[in-house]
Amino acid sequence: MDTPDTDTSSLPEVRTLAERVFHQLQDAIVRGELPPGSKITEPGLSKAYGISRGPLREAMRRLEAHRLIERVPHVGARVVKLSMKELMELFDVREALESMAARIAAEHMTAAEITGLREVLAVHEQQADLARGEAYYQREGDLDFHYRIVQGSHNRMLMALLCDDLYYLVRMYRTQFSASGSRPQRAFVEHHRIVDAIEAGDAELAELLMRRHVAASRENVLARYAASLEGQDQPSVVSRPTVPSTH
Amino acid sequence: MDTPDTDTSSLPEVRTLAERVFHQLQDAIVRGELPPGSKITEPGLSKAYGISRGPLREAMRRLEAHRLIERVPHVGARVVKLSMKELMELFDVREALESMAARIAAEHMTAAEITGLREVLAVHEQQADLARGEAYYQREGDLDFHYRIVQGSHNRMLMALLCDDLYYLVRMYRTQFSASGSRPQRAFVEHHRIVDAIEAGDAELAELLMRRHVAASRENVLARYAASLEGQDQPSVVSRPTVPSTH
DNA sequence: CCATGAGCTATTGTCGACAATAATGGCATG
DNA sequence: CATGCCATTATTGTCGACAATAGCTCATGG
Repeated sequence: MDTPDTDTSSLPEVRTLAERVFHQLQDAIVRGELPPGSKITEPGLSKAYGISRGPLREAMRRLEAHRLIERVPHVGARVVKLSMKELMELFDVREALESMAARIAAEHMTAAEITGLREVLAVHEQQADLARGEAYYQREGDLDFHYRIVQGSHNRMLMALLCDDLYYLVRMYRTQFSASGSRPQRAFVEHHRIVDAIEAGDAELAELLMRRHVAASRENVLARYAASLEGQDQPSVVSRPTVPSTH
Repeated sequence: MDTPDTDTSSLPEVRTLAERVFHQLQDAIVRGELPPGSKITEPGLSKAYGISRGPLREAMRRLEAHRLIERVPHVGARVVKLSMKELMELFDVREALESMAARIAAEHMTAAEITGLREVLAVHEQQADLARGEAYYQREGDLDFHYRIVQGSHNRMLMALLCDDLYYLVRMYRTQFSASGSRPQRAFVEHHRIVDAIEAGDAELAELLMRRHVAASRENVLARYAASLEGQDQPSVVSRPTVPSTH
């Protein structure tokens, strides 16, 4: 427990310096410590993390592959700054992939996995009752819900795309836009309906419901963004919302 | 024209050694020069390509991110060997993403892009008449068709996922399994129907048709694989097919 | 006063060498 | 003869230094 803030001991694959600094940087970016659009310099990070530039460059390559930073040869790298257009693109991809994941999950998910999914929803709902203003656990619970459905598909390629690549972008967006989106009750119901369909083995329904669920979240974010543009002329960042997020 | 076999001058982003060797290795893997499952050693490739291990490692990192090689820390890397299960997973992901791309393309594609798409189909069909046994141009044409629809979606994230990541896996599979899949006439018709729907701006229809198109290709590959398993007990690689592929 | 060019500086790209880890083969022992 | 241990060896991980490129500063001329 030496560095509780950047603890990566619980994570797998920390057998090398490059892996460790990759996870540290990933976490720093997602949490907003490294602000979006900020320039990243190799000597700077090299000294900050106490490692050489070799492993650091490999970590940066991985961050680039995960679309968390953008690099230009001979110029440098900077943390990505999601525009609303790119965020909508991300929602489109999620809608396509997660609905497919729900369909396959309805066909292949085991009874134990479904039970675990129900438990996640129960904890999720309980915490929503307890702390309506606290968004943190809800967000994690939401991620956990979508996470488990993807894993329930038992499709390694889907899992890699959604869980390893896109979800860090989702989390980054939630930090960047202060977790705009606020329809917890609706989302709760939708989550339950999706699990119902999966438990019944109704693949088509599960797919349809997940598609609508993601699409509704997308429209919700877009509507709030448009409203914030009208209310105040501050297009870049949405003001802090009033209700926690549940996608 | 010094090295016609590994010419990368036509490609973009060859401003650095790591970029160049990345494209060279990517091409070598897709074309089957580096056999699937073969071990890759850094000193070996370093000498073979006449560069140091630094840029080579960065190239290998990118190959790993594109899922063309698999690395184990302190052990080494080897070229991925697609199993039929993983190939089916790849088809699932393509079905989800490409149907979404077709839907968006029907909404956002320009008239010029649609015209270009028709021309691709015309060339494609003509070459199918001329050389029914020659698979090469058809394959490229098929890739081109799907490529252009994805680009027509104007969704940068979809383009990055499909065109930069997954299509190299698709091409690798075609080399690995000797381009099994043989329903050119059917695929031609389906291609035309998809373009019709896009031209009419019917997003839902375009999505549905593309979804069926990819799914049909998937089932076709699977059926041929099952047949090859029955005919001869040689599960790993399918024997050379008789008809060129068109997905 | 502004534009343009040369020189400088900081950052990135590349390289070779050293350290650490894991696979391999031989050897001793039960 | 099989099996477990140990040393060797090859490969990977890491580091510091050098070369090359891009952006910036400042002087100079119109």
